[in-house]
Amino acid sequence: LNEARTVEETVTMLRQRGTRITSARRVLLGALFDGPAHRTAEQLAAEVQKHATAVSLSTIYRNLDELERHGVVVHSHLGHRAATYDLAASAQGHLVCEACGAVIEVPNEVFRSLRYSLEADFGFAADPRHLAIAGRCADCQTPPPPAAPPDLMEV
Amino acid sequence: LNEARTVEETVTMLRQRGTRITSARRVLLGALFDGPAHRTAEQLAAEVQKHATAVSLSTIYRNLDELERHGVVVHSHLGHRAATYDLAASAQGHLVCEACGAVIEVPNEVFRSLRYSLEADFGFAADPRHLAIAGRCADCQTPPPPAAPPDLMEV
DNA sequence: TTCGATGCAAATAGTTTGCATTCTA
DNA sequence: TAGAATGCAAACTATTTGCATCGAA
Repeated sequence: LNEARTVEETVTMLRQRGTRITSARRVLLGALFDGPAHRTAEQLAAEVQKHATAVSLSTIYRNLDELERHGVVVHSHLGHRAATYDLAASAQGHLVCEACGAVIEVPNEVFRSLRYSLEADFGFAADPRHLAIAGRCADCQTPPPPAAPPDLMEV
Repeated sequence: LNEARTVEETVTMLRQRGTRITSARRVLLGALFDGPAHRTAEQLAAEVQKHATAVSLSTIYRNLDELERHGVVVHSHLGHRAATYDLAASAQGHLVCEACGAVIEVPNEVFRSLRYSLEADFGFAADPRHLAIAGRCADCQTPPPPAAPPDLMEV
C-alpha cells in the first residue's frame, strides 16, 4: 500500500491526504525516483540542489519524515553513520560488510523463511525492507588481526 | 574465540595481549558479566559508578572499544538511539519493534538457514551476534494510521 | 487568506579526540 | 619509569526544533 510508481502518482496521493506540494518536495521525490538506493539525507540534499534553488537540510529531513509517514520511503541504519533512505516500493534487505562498509542488496525472497519462523515462534512481523544484516562480504572474510582491526571505511 | 567465561579469564587474556588492567576496566568487565544484555555506554557507566569512583564516559567508550577489538564484547545499533553492548560469548540476534521499541532476544539457531543461504548465494558471512531485525512485535501488529505514526518509544 | 512548509540558527544526542596527568607493569 | 590509561573539555556528526517568514490551495 502507498507504493506509488511515479512522482506524479505520489504527488496526487499526497495531495489527497492534505499534504502541500512545494517545489522542493517535488524535486526531492524526483531525486528519490531517479537515483541510486540507500542515500543519506545529505546526499539527497545535494541531489536536490542540482535541480532547484538551495533547500535546507532540515527541510530535507522534514520531507523525508513526511514521506515515510505516508509510506513512500523507508529508512535504514546501515553501519554507524547516517541513515539512508529508499523508496518503499523498491526497498530490499541489505547486507552490510563490517570490514569494508560495502552494502549488498538482497531480494526479499531470501528472507521469506526467516520471516515465517519469526512470525510463528515470536509473533514478530519482520519488516523485510528494514533488514540490515551485519557480517563480512566475500572480499573481507579473513578476521581482523587481534587488537588491530581494520577501520570501518565507506566505499 | 576470545570468548572468556569469567572476568578473571578475560583479565588474564587481556594482560597476555599487553592490555593494562585498571580498576575501572575490571569494574566494567564485572558490570558486563553481571547485568542484563544490550546496555548503552551510559547505562554501563552508571553501573560502573556504583562500584568504583567516578569513571568518565569517554573512558567507558574507550574501554568498550578495546574490549570489542579483543573480541570480548560486540555492539549493535538497536533503533535510532545509542549503541548497545553485550558480551560476545552471550550475544544473540535481536528483534526490534519499530512501534514500541521492545527488544526480543533470539537464539542464534533461528538464523542458521538464513546464514547458510547468504553464504552460498552472496559469499556473505553474516555475524549472528550483530543481527538486529526491525519489524513489529506481537503487541504492535496493527499498522500505524496514515500520517500519524506512533512515536518510537523506548521501553 | 489561512495554515502548512521553509530557512536559519541554535539545541540536542551520541561519540570521539587532544592534551596534560596518573598509574600499571 | 616508560608508555598505556584516564579525566576533562572541546570538537564532531547526525538530527531535531523554535521561530519568524513564505507560499500552496
